[in-house]
Amino acid sequence: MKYHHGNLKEELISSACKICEASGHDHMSLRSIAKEASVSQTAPYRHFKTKECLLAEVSKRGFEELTERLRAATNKESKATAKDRFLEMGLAYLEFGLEKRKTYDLMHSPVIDKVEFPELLDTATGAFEELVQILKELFPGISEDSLGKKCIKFWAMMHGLVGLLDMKIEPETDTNAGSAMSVVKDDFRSFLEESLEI
Amino acid sequence: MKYHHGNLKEELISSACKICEASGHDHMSLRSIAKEASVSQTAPYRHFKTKECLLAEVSKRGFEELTERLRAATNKESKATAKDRFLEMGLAYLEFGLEKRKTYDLMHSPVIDKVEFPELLDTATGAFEELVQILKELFPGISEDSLGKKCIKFWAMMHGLVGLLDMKIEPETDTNAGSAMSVVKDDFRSFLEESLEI
DNA sequence: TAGTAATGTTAGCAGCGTAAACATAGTATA
DNA sequence: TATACTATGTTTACGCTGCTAACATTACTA
Repeated sequence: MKYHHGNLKEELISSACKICEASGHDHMSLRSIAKEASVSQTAPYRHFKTKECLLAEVSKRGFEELTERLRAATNKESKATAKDRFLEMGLAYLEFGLEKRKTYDLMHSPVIDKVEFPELLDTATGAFEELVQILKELFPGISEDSLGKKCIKFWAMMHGLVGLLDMKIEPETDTNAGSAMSVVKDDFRSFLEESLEI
Repeated sequence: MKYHHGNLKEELISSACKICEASGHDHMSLRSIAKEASVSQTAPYRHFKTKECLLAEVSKRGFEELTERLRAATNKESKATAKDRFLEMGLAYLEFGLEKRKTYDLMHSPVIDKVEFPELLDTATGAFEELVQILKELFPGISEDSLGKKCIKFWAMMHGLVGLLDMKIEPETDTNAGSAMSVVKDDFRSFLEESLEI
């Protein structure tokens, strides 16, 4: 084995991503990440000033993947209508959040202060941009003010839904019919469609 | 100083709440909580099986306060219309989330598995119940199905908003007018009103 | 080829959650 | 009232953590 690894930084990040999605970010230790990359406990410090810096990178990768998925869902090449592509985007967001739940948690965790990581902030904002674009298409000529509000409304909806769907909190209705939450989960498309009154 | 404290359990919880809101739940150590209560490092173990159990209690207190605030906002004694009381509830939720941001984070953090704490789950669900009630008032005769969906929609909105308002992520619109997020924050009432199309 | 920067290792610190063993106080029972 | 038991505190110690300092090896550059 070579003394110098050659590509340790990248390998540490991908090891971290792996461990994050497997165990959740609060069970990630720098030591376990180093071990995963078959390197000494302190080797990461040659590439990341603190653990938080490495986590920020993992978070950034998460936002990159999310952005990519949203972009793919709203792809203009598609023959689908703007409305359909918008719904696809909502679905893609939800799927990402539920599929990569633990990474999603890290991405929105307060342990990483985005102000300290401008690149991360940019990437996160970039994901938002996909929403902005499709909304502009859906509502041509919309004012900037309304656009901003609509963005926030939809983003909050999606973000909130991911959180709620995975939590056990849900409304208790009188009937004992299947939980409202599972209804939403199973037929998210129609839920989104009617909720957002497009 | 007495050897036996007398009311240590309660004092540990309130110390924990204090430290949580001051430093955030990932900077809370059992040792610092014990110190705050002027007691040895391991004393908490006479009252809480693990650190997580103590955090669960802090979380529960948070949901209790939230429920109380929501209840106060939608108080039927008030002369206000159902719609107004509903808006007040939204505002109260948002205020709680932003005011007690770090406690709010703990309440929604995956570090506490609500399944392991049935009482916590009940309390959290109880907060939801306030929303259910006001929605029933607002939409008399609404079907259970629609009610459930509406609940989720509004709850997700609020939950998502709290998360977004405190994050730095927000949509980038073309103009450089004040950020959409701050508009929402400053005039949340009208935002909620028009967004939810009541 | 020599000097320096980059990147790895080893050793060690203080802080963490937690368990075990022990000490003291409060309570129930004889 | 004396005694046993239980509840609740302390002390000590273990292994894990993030991180620093000192040192070793390799790669680059003049």
